[in-house]
Amino acid sequence: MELQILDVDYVLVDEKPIIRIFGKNPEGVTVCGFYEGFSPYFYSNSEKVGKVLETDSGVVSIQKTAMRFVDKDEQAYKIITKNPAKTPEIRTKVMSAGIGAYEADILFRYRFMNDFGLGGLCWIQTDTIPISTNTVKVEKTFKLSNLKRLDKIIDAPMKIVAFDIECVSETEIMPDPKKDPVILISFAFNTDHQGKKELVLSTRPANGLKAFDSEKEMLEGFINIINSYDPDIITGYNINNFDFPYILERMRKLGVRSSFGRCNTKPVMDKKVGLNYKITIPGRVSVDSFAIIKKDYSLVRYGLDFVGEKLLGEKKVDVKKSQIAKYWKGNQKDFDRLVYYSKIDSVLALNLVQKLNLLTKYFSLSKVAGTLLQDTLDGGEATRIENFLLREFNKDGYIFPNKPGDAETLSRQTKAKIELKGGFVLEPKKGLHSDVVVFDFKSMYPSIMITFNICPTTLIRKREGVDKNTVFESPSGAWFLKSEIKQGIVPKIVSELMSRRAAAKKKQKEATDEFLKTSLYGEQWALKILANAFYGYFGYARARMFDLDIANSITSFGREAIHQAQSMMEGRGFEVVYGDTDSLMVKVGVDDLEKIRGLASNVSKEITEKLPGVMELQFEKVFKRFLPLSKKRYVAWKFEPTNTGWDEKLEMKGVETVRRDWCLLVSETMKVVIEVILKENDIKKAVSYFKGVVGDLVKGKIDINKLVITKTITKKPENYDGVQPHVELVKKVSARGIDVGVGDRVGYVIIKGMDILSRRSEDPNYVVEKGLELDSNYYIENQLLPPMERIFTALGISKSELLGGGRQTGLFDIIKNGGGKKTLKEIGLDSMSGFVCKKCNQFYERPPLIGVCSCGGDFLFSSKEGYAEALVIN
DNA sequence: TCGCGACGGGG
DNA sequence: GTGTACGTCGCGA
Repeated sequence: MELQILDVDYVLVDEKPIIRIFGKNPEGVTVCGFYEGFSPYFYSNSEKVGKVLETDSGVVSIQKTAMRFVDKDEQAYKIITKNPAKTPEIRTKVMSAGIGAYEADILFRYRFMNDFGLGGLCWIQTDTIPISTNTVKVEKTFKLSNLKRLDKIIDAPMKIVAFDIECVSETEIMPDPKKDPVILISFAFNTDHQGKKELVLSTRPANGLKAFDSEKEMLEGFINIINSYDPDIITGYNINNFDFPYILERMRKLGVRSSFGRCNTKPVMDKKVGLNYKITIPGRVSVDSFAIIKKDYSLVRYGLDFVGEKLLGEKKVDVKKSQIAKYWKGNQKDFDRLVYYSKIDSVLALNLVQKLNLLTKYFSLSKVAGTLLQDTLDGGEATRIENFLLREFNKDGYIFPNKPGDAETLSRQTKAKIELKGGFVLEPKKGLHSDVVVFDFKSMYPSIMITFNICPTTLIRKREGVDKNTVFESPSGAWFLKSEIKQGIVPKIVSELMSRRAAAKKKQKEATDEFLKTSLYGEQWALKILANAFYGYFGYARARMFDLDIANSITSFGREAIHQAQSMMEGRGFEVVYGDTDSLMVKVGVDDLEKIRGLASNVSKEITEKLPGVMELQFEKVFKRFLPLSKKRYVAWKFEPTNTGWDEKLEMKGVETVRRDWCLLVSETMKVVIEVILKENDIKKAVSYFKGVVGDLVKGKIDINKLVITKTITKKPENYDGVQPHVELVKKVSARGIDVGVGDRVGYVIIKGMDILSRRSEDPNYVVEKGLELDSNYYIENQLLPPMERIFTALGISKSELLGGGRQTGLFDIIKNGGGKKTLKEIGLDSMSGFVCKKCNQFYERPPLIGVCSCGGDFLFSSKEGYAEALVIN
């Protein structure tokens, strides 16, 4: 039989662990296979381990093995134990005897998968003997033997359900599962369930929903529906940190067993880890679409209403969170609205997963790294790297160290902060540049690891007796054995990942089947992500293989390479205007895109030839216009070469154009200004556009909707410590009879007045109604200017010049020596002349309209004839 | 500039 | 369950 692995765990039968594999067959039928006879084990470095564990009844056997340690050439002792859950006790015993324990914290299911060459979502072929059991809610159950990994790419069909709960609290704050009941549960199915795509449960009857007499019965109903639909994946929006913990707490309170996993003996569990909950559903996978979207999309806000509209174009009905209690207790129409609202939430959560293919990435990552889908979703990059590395190190006869404890992690963190040096960043050359060619090192850090054979197994820890000719010395001073002496495992893995990626990319190009194409795209993407993550892994304090010598060697080789490339560029007479870690921005003195393409490809080839190993410099793109703001921050008009021509786009690095605490006017103005500068190459126009906006603001000609700043009320107004505009507004409007509850979003504008800023927030509608005047100065100084100033400063335009009024220059009058009023021309000023601040010597071609320097100083008038007192009047 | 505490999402 | 798992922003020093 063939099956794709969805989840793996184990159960104890007669004190022996039996591995369970929950999976799908090619038709999408759920299967559960049992594997007996696999025992937990770990390693030790000392023969004393035999003595220490002599009388331990949990130990099956201790044998000397051929397995070696990464940092010392000694053979390891393998301790086979009976019970995975009791192995930590044995580990502690070993460690407190002062000897080492290795791989003593590998989860049993991962120990099994690694030893059998299996992983999350991989396909396997296995011999089966049907068995009957009432321990799992799976129709087809087998004993497994002869497990073999298959090279299948297409996934089995998966069943997905999204759910959403509603509950109300007595008070105005967030409901508390300790006392507040669940009132409504909605579902959305990806395949019909009993002829329906959606379903709503409630303890209040209504048309089109399933009503229950009590909350307890409704929760049992929830469990029944999940079990009868039998989804592989349960999703929802923020379910990991709200719906699941809430509903599980209610079940505990009401004495309902949370058995909606595929196992009858193991309930669904939630465990608080730090601030977040981790949900375990035996045999199924919990997918929180909110968590994925937060990770994979860069948005201003992540509320379901905003996300649904932005990413799906699907609007959510507007039900104020604080009004839910009213709808719940209200008339039938009110209640219907609540039911509809809840249903849409489930549908949206499901649509996000399906229409945005949120899972594709994580499926690929699971398959490449071997982590189970649930762990790929919940865990970080290090989890995946580590699982992948464990297998590869074991294959080559190496043993992995344990994870560091808290104390060790902390000391590593502080050490890394001080000692770990990153990539080299060139000081950008000021100004607006045209026709800049961007070169970069292809997979720089992976290439370095391969080229210089960088690996924990090749790092020389004792130099005595090592011939320097047999090693690569990194610029940071570490030694690594050359690959002809000993091939490192990490470089081998990384190079395999890279060639597998090349192969997947090639297959993807040739593939005609859409499913296959998508899968292959995901595969090559995951391979790239994994290969690129190795560097970070060695500098990550919680990593089993944390090693600053390795991390620093990688970055130091990187800095050396970028310097080499820079001087080779300069040696060709090109000007390097900027560079960061693995990229160089270069002016080659050519402005035709096609000519650049030819020239840049040649240059990168020539330079690559002179680079060591597999290091490769490639021509990446052209910046028709490039404006660096500072290190790591720039805006550019990018042209990317394609097979047929060029892809044109604006590129912004480290520059925010949207921020949640900015009003719409800021992002709009920024977009226009940046576009005028980059595409039209017209700085004057950009300045006058900006001045125009400022002028309109002063004159009150800007649409008030563009000036609204929105924030969420997170607690009751009286519970806030400081003074915040949106909270002050809530206090104001509630006095006018408008109530705003916790969780509601509040939009406000800042009006003119004497009070402190935070108390000058006002309801936009009220402002319009009463004809109040907005504080244009606030919008200029606190909203528009901070981001805009950064851009204009990069162009050599100062704040005072920017604020030089909305009028054209040349209209001002000047009174010389307090004498008669004269215009510029009458005084005989030519273009070489200007104004100098008496205090700070700042030079101005044209004085700002405020009449004094930005430092507050008065002006001297400078011309060929000399200096004169200048009084600037507007 | 750095370091620490407060949100975020959900009802 | 052989489990340790944020990330960003704003504020005050």
